[in-house]
Amino acid sequence: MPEGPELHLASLFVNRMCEGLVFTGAVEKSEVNKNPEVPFCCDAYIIKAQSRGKEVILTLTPFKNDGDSKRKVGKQTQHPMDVVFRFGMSGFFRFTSEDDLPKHAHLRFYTNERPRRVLSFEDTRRFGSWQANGTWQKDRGPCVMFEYESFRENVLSNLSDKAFDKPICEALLNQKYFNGIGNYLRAEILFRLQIPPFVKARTVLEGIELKNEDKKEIKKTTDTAGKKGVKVETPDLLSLCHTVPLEVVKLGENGYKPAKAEYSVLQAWMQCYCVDGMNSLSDHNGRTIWFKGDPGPMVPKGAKSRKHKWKIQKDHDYTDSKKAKKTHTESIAIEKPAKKKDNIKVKKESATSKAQGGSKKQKKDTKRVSKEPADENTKSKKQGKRSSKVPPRTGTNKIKGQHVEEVIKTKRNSVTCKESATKAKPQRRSSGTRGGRSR
DNA sequence: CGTCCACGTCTAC
DNA sequence: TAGACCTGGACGG
Repeated sequence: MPEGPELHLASLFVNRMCEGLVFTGAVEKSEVNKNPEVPFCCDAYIIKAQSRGKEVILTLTPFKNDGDSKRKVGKQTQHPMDVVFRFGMSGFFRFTSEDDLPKHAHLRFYTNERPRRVLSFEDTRRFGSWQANGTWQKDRGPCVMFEYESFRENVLSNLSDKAFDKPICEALLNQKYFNGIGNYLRAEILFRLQIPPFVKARTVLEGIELKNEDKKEIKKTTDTAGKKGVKVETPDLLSLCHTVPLEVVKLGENGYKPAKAEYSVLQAWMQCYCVDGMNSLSDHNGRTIWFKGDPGPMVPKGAKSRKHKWKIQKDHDYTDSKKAKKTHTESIAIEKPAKKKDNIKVKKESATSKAQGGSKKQKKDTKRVSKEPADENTKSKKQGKRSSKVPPRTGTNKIKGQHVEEVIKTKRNSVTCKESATKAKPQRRSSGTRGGRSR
């Protein structure tokens, strides 16, 4: 899910779902997650989101509750707090009822409603991260979608950077220059221009620079003449780094409003990535690049073709509890019926390079030495949280049946600001250590 | 069952 | 330039 467009759609989603809602209490983190606590606690606050490239910032703003609540200022966070998110491979936001809290909801924001609802950051693989009081990550370039001019400038004025010594398909994943581009977008973008993925990046981009000047010339001279015929100029690589992601944003905007199956919509949109009939190779970082035709000169030795059907994790109907269920999947799944079947990858591979067996890359990622799933199993049964109201949750978890465990695990203590709404207890600075938690 | 694969960073030898 | 970090779906035996 998460490349630039998805991050932006996530911010739209948050803004739409949270509009007019008031949140309250502390921000809760699941115990298994190793990201830092978010030390924010407030009787009433609102949430706004924005995105830039492959990051999202949630701004938590205390809400004027005038009248009462004036006194419990002491430790309350009175200033807005920004929390930056990076989504890793599987992060996204979801808004549900408290009872439907999804497994892997690792950071949670609660509304002040009767049956509470929850905005959660869900992240199955936990490669995602967040940082309280964070800012856009230094070293990430301008957003390819919403800071187009500076994005262009940043690339074209730094072509001497060794980052551009690499094949174009690898340079495109460098977030210092292409903030928002990910593995499927690089494939789709290169495919549109039929640029071989393993051509040196600088070579491709220098061409653009020149071409750009040409364009200006052309425009200048022909503008007065026939504005019509001239427009046909093919877009360059950098402009596609802008427009292609925006196409996906558009898909999503239409897609999930009516809780559509944004799942197959994206698949149907793909022209190259994971598409049957396309070629694929692993790049120097072990990532699969999909392309058509000539791979170009800088192919890694022993690169292997891959095949895989992109099976997105369910369809995030995002919105709310159950609603879109599945029903829709069928209707749309039909569109591109058996689109991906068997792939006939790079023929040359099979015969020759296979034999040379130098595949050092073989695998990545998989190191697993049957390390116990250190996840949920921290059987810290004790619990110790007699705090009166422990909403009936786990029991009602009917997700699928098998995974009921990993789910909920809160970590209440973190920010000492619990029952604020109820009693305004001047908090107990118990045992010195971390009691204070001001801010 | 086990292996391979996945929309991304990070750090460490 | 390898791993490490994770869970889980697809597919093979």
